[in-house]
Amino acid sequence: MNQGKNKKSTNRIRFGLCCIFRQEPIRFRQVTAKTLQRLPRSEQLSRVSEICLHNVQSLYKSLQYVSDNGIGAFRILSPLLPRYTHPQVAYTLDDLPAGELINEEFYKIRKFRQQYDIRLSFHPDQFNVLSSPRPEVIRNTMRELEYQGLLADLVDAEVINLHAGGVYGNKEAALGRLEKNVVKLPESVRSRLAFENDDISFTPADLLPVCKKLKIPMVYDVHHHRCNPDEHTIEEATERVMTTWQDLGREPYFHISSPKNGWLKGSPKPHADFIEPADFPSCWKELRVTVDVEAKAKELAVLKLMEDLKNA
DNA sequence: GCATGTCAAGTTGTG
DNA sequence: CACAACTTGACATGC
Repeated sequence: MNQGKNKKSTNRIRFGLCCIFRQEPIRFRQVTAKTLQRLPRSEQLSRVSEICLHNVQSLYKSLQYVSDNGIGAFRILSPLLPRYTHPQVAYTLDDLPAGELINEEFYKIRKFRQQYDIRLSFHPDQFNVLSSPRPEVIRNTMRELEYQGLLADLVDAEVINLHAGGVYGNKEAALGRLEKNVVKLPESVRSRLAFENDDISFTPADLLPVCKKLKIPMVYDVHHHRCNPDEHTIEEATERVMTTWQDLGREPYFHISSPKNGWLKGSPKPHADFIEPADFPSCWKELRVTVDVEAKAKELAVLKLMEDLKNA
């Protein structure tokens, strides 16, 4: 690897891979609650145990892959420990036959992450909604986020990134409920929490005041900002979002993606296989930031974008 | 083997 | 009103 003089504009950017691989033979497994519920408890646990062990081994391989390929961040898919919080089949690592092996693998992951300085994040699924007026939604969200906080402790992840949720006809009221619920989160979650602008409801201009007030950094998704714009230009949003991280002594976090069908034909929201280099904001090129690449071709898209920007 | 329907969970906009 | 979209299809079933 050429680490020195020839790398020009993008050598300060840490690129991130999201969740899974397209070509590299690293896979994560799943199991549904319905399947598990048909089994007696002991078989449930041995089934889940096998899958969890497989998944943490795959996570370790993922970190090896990214560090071998000059990728500096990895987003971990939420169901790493499948159905961990499901009311009917929930379990703890101590319940699993391979619990000890799984814990050893987590230890290896933490060490590897620290040694190679890989930034790890989580992006909990869309049903985690801190702004909901429905108590049961908040309860489920709290339970799921607690699990994400545990996972983050186990792998030494830095960021748990959430959207602000629904509007319910009143943005201010929704953000008010969100603020109230943030305070109730356990420290493992609160200390890692970030809010990301989304493509239908909450823009950077909506979230920045809340983030400033709560001292929670903001993840800036420029694709969402283009789909759901506000009064800020990309340059302004970039600048203001950066301060939410820098005020906390942390590295800013951005997302990039390209529209599957281009900007003109149909909805621009679905993600393309690769990133169109023109979609990469030129004002990002000299920054020391993390940019997660949200593209269907996964690791191939990250490597291609890194190459395209180097040659730009 | 391979095609197809299913899977815990929320909210919004489109056709 | 059904369905897609969202950070991500994988798995179970039936032919």
